[in-house]
Amino acid sequence: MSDDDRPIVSVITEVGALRRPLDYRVPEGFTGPIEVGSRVRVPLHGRSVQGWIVGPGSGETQVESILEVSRSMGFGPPPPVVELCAWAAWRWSGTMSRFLGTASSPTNVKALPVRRSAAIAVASGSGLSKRGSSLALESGAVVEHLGPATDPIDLVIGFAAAAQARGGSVVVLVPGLGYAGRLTRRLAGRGVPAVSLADGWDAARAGWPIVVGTRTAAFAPVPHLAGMLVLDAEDERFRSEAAPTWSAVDVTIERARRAAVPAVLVTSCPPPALALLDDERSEPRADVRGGWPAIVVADRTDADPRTGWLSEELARMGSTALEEQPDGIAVACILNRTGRAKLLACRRCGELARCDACDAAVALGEEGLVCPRCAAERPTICAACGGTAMKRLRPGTAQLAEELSGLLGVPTAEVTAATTPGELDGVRAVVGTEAIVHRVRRSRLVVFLDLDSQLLASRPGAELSTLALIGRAGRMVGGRDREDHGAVILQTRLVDHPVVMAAIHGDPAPVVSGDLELRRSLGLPPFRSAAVLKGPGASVLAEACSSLGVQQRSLDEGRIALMAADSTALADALERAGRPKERVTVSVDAEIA
DNA sequence: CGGACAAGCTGA
DNA sequence: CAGCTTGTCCGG
Repeated sequence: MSDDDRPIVSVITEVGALRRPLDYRVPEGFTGPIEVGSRVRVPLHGRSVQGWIVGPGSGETQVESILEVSRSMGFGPPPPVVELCAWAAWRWSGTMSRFLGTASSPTNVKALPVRRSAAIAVASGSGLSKRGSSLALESGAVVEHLGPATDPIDLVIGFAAAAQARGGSVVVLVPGLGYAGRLTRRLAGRGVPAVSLADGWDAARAGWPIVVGTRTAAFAPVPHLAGMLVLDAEDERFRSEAAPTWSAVDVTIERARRAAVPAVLVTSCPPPALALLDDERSEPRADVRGGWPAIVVADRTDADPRTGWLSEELARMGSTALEEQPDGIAVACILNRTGRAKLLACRRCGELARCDACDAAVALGEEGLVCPRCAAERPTICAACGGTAMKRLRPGTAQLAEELSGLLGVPTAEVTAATTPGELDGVRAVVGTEAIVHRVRRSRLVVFLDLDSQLLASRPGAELSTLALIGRAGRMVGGRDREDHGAVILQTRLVDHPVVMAAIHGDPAPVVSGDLELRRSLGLPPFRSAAVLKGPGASVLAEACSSLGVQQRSLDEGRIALMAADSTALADALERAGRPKERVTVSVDAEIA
């Protein structure tokens, strides 16, 4: 066989700035998969870089200048997922290589395991399981309402069994890695052949019947898709915070549409894009209401500010909660502190870190402590004891933990994102930010100490996300339909606020439609589509998009907002405009506040 | 992205 | 003008 007869493939490299694919020849004696999606190592500019085969060679390259693929890097995403990556790169103005990386195994997969047989026995014929199987009948995306504290496992099993009976794999998305692991184990315990994408990429690629994962599972490498299910679809973790700011919910909807299979988006509190998709505007179902927590409103209208954050209701119900739950965290208090400066204190002696020059509280910079007032820098060393480790304090919460400990007479701790489980041993009550709902699994009483600061945040969607958070707190205490449920206290001056009423009624619909109407009247997403440009090349790109019919508006810090009629118009304009020479970060669908 | 190469800068 | 820094180009 002559050189010219050997196949030429088109390869997208991991080199992000190089957006176009390059042609390479597959050498004689090459071993490993050479399908669309297969991972290879190729020479580029004297280097060896990773890449993905995306199709046959373009034929544009001179045969004599073509280079050879150096070796196989194993299996990559299957062809339909490669196409999905191309769509996502267009939709969020990112690079194909970023999405192919997201869709690939972190390790080199040289061989695939034997696919497990599929039959799923549905032991229980519960209502949720029947509902799940009926949702698997029609293709296309639907929003399924479920109370936040309702256990979705029967819904998952019912859906998976019915969808999977038609052949192919079912993909289940959950917001967090811990949740994915627990759900996979629970399904396995019920005899359902489920694998977690985090440690079973190869099994998923081989076509395992049920694949459970976090947002990357939207690109799960199953070769044949039978259906997709997203749990807690309102959760913000389904969106990538770094550009490209893709949404796993949107990818799921598109993927299911392409495969003509059902996509079920399960939520207790539909975000605007899903509310728009949702045609079900009927009365709330009783079983959905029952999955919301029991609410107690602590009216703070006449509260003496000097008594602090601890209401009578908290004192009374806190004591009861401690009796009812004899171990673990029985009382969890949430105090939102966003937007306030963080304080640093020495981890050894507790001395507050201050500026040498002006005495202001300093922040942690890249190379040590930086004064926000006078910009003076010094190394991270405690002025009092010479200690080199600092801990973050949230003003008020440390003190609040002490007050709460005094009130309830039990060990109390502050919970932050950095709190390790070991630090909570023996602790009976906690104070912290909303991170608590992700850190604490069960408790009897959850208290929103200052609901109003969250409700009155000017950010669009603040009310809706507060209501969703109350729902998540309900998961900790149990829904009101359970005999052993606990309660959620809302400390507020706004006792008639729609969010408070929605929580009391276990019906988010008025808040959801209110948010949607506000967005409609202001021309905000999802009625229009927006992107935020940042970096030195922002204005050049914005001008290029302007001439393609996209509106632009200046924001603070040199950022520019782009607005278009819909996401297609925005993505098309960004694609046609190309990228300027100078660096620019494009965040599609970002909130422009 | 990162290597190659060119243009610009510095000091003797 | 060698030796080094900084900038721009381009990949099969």
